[in-house]
Amino acid sequence: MKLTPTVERCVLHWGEMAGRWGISRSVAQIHALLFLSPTPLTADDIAETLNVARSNVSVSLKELQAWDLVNVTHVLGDRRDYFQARKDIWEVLKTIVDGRKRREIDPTLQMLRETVGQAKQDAETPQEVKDRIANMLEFLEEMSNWYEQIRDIPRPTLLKLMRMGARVAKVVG
Amino acid sequence: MKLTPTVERCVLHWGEMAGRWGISRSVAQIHALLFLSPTPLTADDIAETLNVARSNVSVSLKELQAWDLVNVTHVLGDRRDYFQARKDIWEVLKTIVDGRKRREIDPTLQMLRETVGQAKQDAETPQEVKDRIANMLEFLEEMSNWYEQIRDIPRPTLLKLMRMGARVAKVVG
DNA sequence: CGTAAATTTCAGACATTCCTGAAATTACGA
DNA sequence: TCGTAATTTCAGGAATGTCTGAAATTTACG
Repeated sequence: MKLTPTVERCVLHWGEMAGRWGISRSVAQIHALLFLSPTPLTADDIAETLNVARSNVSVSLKELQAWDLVNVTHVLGDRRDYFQARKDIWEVLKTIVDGRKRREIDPTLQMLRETVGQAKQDAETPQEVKDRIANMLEFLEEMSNWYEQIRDIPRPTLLKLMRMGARVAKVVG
Repeated sequence: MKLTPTVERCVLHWGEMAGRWGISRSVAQIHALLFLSPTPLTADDIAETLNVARSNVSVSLKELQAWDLVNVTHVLGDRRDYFQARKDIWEVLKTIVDGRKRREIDPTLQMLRETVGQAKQDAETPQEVKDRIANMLEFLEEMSNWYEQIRDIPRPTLLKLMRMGARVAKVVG
């Protein structure tokens, strides 16, 4: 399967950004390909189109499925799995941010809570330092709670809010 | 220099999270140490405390300075550089998010703009695919603009907005 | 200047992550 | 149940990223 220049460009760019996004090149390219593809693709289609090992495609697809960014469909009379990516970009964003929060923020929140608890029995550490840790915990909790709330606001409302931009500030004076 | 258990725990945790945050362990540990330290530290202090090579500290500090998370101060009658981290957690967050946006989002925005422009001369690519790309560009522009606006709202206002949580939604019906 | 402390550079050791290809496993139809 | 297509597992090679220690450079002061 040959890609059109436009699609090829996107796939290659996704691949280049993969490092910065903290995922592997293959996963990024496969996701780009599936996201843009008008129809579901088999693993072989993907391996051939992107010139990567078939086994690599298998592992990468598992990862994308674990992220809930890709799911499997089937075609009548064909045993092979067909893969398609979620096309709704809001859902994709939410999925990615949820994942990052879970892996990058939540463990630190957890650790800070424990640390603040234990710090009370720690006479060695200056109060100033304890305060800074407690302050950081409070801040992260606040951000975390905020995200949990706004992530469930219905999409049209969220869009309106976003388009208001800085003017929402007037609401609270 | 010996760390108190509380501080040691934070430093080690920062180091462990480094991978997930897309930075090196050394950079993360040094930042944690400086962020919690009540006083500025010399590069030698840091190397000794964390048991890492002096040269590693030098490179890591350069990186933290490039991120604008750490700056240099001096002590009268001492030639050595003393390093301190920004202590204001809002500023730290803004700095980090700005950096991530610049490195992870802006290049893609740029690429999508170019691609959408070029796609007009591309008869091969189905309209549906072009639309999806244009749609993605629009979405990212919207998010990007939104961030640029709210990042400059004064902190107390932002805090109030955050504490309103989902109730802001009522404002726009 | 000269020199000694402080800092930086950098080659290569080490560690980690990613990818491949062969082999094993699973799923399906005859 | 057998044979074949489809998929997955996994050992090891390739590529990348990180850290060290020695050497080079810069800086401050006599």
